[in-house]
Amino acid sequence: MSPADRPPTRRFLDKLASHSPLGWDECRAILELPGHLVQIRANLDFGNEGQETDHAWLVVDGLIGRFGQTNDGARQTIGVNIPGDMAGLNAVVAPETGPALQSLSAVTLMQVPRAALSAAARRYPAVAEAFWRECVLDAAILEQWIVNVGRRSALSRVAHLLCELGCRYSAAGIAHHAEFPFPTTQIQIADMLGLTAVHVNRTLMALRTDKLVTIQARQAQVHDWDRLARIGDFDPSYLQIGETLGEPACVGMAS
Amino acid sequence: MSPADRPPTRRFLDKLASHSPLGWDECRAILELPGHLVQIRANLDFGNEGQETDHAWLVVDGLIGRFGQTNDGARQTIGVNIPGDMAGLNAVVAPETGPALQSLSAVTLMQVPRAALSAAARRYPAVAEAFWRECVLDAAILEQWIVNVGRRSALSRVAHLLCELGCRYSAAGIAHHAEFPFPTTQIQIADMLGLTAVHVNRTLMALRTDKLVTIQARQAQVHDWDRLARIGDFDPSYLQIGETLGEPACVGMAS
DNA sequence: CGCGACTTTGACAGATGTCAAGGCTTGTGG
DNA sequence: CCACAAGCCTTGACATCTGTCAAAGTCGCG
Repeated sequence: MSPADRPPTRRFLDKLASHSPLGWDECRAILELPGHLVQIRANLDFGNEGQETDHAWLVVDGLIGRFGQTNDGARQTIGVNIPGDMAGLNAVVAPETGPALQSLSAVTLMQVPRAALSAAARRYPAVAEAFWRECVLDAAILEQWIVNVGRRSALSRVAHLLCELGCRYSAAGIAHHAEFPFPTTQIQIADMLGLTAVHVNRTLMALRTDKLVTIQARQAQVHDWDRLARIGDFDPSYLQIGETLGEPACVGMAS
Repeated sequence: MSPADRPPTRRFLDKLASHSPLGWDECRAILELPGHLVQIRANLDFGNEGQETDHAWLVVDGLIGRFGQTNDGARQTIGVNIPGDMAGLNAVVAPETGPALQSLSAVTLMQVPRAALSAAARRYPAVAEAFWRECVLDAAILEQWIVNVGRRSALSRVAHLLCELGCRYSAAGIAHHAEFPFPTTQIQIADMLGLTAVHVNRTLMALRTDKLVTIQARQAQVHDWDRLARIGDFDPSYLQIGETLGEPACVGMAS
């Protein structure tokens, strides 16, 4: 299975197919979504906030964050996208809504024209529904993010974030949830959780001392998932993974 | 214009039509959405979280909140719905996603069967797109909510919340943004902002002392909007109101 | 008129932020 | 391959915001 056999859109298709019924033609339409690849180094802002956006960003490799800012410059990360996620899919129906984006690691992205996504949705109602559902599932993550930032202690917040990422990587088939990519700066973690980098450092250290999690070489290693989940007050049901939908039409589709 | 001339669905239609192009038939389909009215007294939980939901909740009168909870019982309100909002619209494509709801004042709601919304969306692609867009616009509010809870001081949070509600009431044609319904307990405000009731009390008092806002008789009176917006770091663009779309097909539609 | 819920207030506690400095990693260029 | 620089992590002392607990006042509803 060389890269040539797995177009960048493949992971995105798999994700859609995991929650939405798609026929052969619909799968094809998604697989053949056009767009050109871009590489961006770590810790760079892109995807100009506020402006009309004419494309969405499919994460091919690496990790990006969506964020908002207060007028005094404080940054709040609003969510995170792993490979297979299409950041800015919502802009298909609301172009003014294009998010502010930030590379958290070095990433490679595919810029998918809004027009192409829009055309696919218009042509195949099942694709439109899959996109809509994808947006709704993202919103469910946003909701839990609010709970996390609004009502949990620093320790709990960090634990919850790690659990969420572990589950999402595992659902995407990228890594096991006991050890997954975490190429993230403590400053960036602070921005995700509404904390300070200094305090994140202390919290991470407590987690390490307790033999719960080690972060090393851009990977998170979870040594005691159950306890971490308890500390993070983590209930994965909001991620809606593991809903069985039968064999999707796209399994084993070439190219 | 007696109540008989304005079905409960009217406000919802107006909202959709303000951001999505809808023809005569589509408007009709929305206006004639079925559902029965329920009245709920203030401060009651309903819309059982987690379970499969088979209907959405159209707010006809009053104010409701959607919330999440941590396992130690702390509540975090995730967003708020005013008349014309359809809480749980997202459940049309993700039934497992039904939100936990709470009446913030005495409310009257219309329970709209998921099947009816689904049927309308399936029949008219423009309706599906309008629903999708509505969900995306809600998500934009969620994102700002995260920024508010994650990165602003208590004073700023309260100010931002008031500005958001003022703008939303005004956009819905329900009230002027200088004086609008705010039938909300300080405990409930605390749950919205990730604060404590005691601290909300002190903050509200500071706002009153500064002659910025008075809350009285379940109404918020904003005495100095500009200064409030500055304190709340409020930029209304995320609400996407005032986008002109031309004269919608539904103006003056009877029934 | 009285009860219950909500608001207001004060004293105090605790979690998290701020500031500052030093050590470590990592990537880059010679 | 080494040396340097920049950014990142770690740590300590201290400040501050917000939370906690408790009690009294007020309002609205039955």
